[in-house]
Amino acid sequence: MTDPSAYRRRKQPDLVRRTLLDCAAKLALEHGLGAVTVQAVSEAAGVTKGGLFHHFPTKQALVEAVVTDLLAQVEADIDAAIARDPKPQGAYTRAYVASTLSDPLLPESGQWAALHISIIAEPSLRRLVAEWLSARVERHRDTDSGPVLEMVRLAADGAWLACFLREEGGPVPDIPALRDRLIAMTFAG
Amino acid sequence: MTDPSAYRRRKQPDLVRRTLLDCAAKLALEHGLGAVTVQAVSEAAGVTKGGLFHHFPTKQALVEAVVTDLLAQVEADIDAAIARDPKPQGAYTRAYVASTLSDPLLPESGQWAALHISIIAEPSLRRLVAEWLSARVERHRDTDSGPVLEMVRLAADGAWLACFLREEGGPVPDIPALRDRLIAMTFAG
DNA sequence: GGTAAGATACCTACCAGAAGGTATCTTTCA
DNA sequence: TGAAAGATACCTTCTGGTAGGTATCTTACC
Repeated sequence: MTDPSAYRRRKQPDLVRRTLLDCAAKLALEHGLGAVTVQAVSEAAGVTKGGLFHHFPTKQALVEAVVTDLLAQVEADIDAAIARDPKPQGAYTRAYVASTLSDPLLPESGQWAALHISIIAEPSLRRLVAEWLSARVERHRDTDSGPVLEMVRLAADGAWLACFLREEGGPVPDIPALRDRLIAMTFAG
Repeated sequence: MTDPSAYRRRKQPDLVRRTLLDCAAKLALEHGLGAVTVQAVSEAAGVTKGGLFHHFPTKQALVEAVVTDLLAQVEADIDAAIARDPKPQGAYTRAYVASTLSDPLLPESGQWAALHISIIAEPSLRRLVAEWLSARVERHRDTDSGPVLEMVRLAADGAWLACFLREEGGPVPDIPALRDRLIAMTFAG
């Protein structure tokens, strides 16, 4: 948008870049991926289209950056949880469940879920997530394979999905209870 | 799509309408919801934009018709399964699991899943699905409530989601085995 | 049964706006 | 001073949508 005084404000490229990513995510989250246009994102970030294109060569690059950024956050979250876990066996699965069904995620968890859904709805982005996921599973194959652990992670996905769908009316499943039960199962297997 | 001879071909409104719905679904399924433009849909259906707008007053109407059509198919599938089930207790849950994880759905189940995902990714369409789902749950509350049955349906959702994400590389979970286990659980509860 | 009248189905041609993207200009920072 | 940060203006393409045409189908009446 036209802001003649924008020249004069302090240049904070990193912050602008972050803001662009956040705004893109927020738009996708609140109004669907279709609402993520170059115009809307740059406008929401208080920058012009030209500014956006300085940071991201193309729109695809922007949205891929959003995805990889999101995955990196989740990855860090999971790794931290694994590091805190004294028992290596099933640690990844526990971390995965906790991350997927975590409290900070949950209050507006539908929100984050919506973003994830938007992402995997797009074939091009789906690959990114699928590859990340399979890489993670492969990496923790020694400690986190077997039918029980796999089923636990699977149920976590389902719960996450359900909880997001139920967001507009309908009974929300008892996530904390389910989470505890799932984590308990990782010790039995 | 300029086809001067198109005037002369037989008029088959119902078939054209169906074709439009199918093509829209196929486009969403293969290239994401973003690929569903009135141009692309009408072209794929061998009709002009004007022809499409004769059947559907707006694009939104078209895509909502796709959704309700899809839900109607699933509903018929589930109802048929319930009718075949001798035991009323948990019949809906069994039908739901079977439908979600059914073989005819499974070979390219990623396909159908992708369509569902595309649908619930769009906030406006999500409501349709959520309402349908909660109406169904409410309708079978007498025979299909309780934590076990709910968890079973939840796990089915998760399996469906997982199996769809794993489609491009990565180990596909053993769906038939899981399905049998889930259905067995509906009798225990 | 034939035919005129009207509805239905579908096409052609267009539009206003928004999409992503580029080229080029200032301004700020190191 | 030179490179990075960001603004402005513009282009092309495609978007959903409309107006008005022309066929085909259906019904009513004789």
